[in-house]
Amino acid sequence: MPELPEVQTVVDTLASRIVGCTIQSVDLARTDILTPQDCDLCAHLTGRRVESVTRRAKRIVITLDDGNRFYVHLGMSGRLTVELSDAPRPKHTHCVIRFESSELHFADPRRFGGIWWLGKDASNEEELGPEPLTLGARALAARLSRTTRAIKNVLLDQTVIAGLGNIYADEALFESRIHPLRRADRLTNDEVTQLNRAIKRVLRRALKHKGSTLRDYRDANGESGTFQKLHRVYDREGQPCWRCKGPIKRIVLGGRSTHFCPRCQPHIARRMRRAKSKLIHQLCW
DNA sequence: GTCCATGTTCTTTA
DNA sequence: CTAAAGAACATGGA
Repeated sequence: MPELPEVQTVVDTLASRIVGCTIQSVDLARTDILTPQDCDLCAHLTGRRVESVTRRAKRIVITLDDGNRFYVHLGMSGRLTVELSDAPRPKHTHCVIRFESSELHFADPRRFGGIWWLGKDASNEEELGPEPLTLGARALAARLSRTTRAIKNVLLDQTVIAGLGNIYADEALFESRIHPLRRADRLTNDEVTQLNRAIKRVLRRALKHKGSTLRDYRDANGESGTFQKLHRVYDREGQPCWRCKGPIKRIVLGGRSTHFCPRCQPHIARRMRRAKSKLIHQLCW
């Protein structure tokens, strides 16, 4: 569920409430959400103070006062919320970190998320691509030029650009008027520049509205985001396009729903190929 | 019962 | 090697 804007909103709301707090105890209700499995999280955390809460891609990175770090990934349905001491623990609350006068709850029904212990290891992110908000158009162009895959699939590839998910990939392509099936290496320099701007614009707008809540997403205070009301294409199949009023189309790409406006995001090469084969068909028959 | 879902990773197939 | 497609993970809502 959570993409960059949602994760950043959790980080912001979390940091203001737990930085400086000392961990009293840790309850790990199920160990299968922890990587590596054999790590003694309780021993590592108890007595430590939270130094900082930051974001890298879709990961929430927590640094302790002894320099050790771990990160939480929310997967599809994860929540990281700050609750009062001894608050009830709803179903699927897998880990509770207790502070002096509050506690941090990690809940995740689908369990695609989890907690990863990093220790003092500086790496563990060499497989992640650059951050979209600070990525330059030239750097993006260089990365896109190395693959023939459809641009929508490439935007979801965290090793190419890290932090976008299904919602914001669709929204950024609409914003830059690029068809999701266009080959990444065939975008013009101008199109990549537009796409790069669109990505930043969409992410900033979503951040301003504290992310999109489709179902499970909440920030650390339990508040929903509101950006879902401003989606231009995502989950709007058949509804009128914001720009041209034509119907939004939905296709499946890489097993994921992809939403776009066929009129505002034309696929020129594809259209020409179609016209050509139609012409050949007419001439031959 | 069916299908679908904001993510990631692995396997199979071409 | 590249890539697409499918399945897997687990749960709940429509």
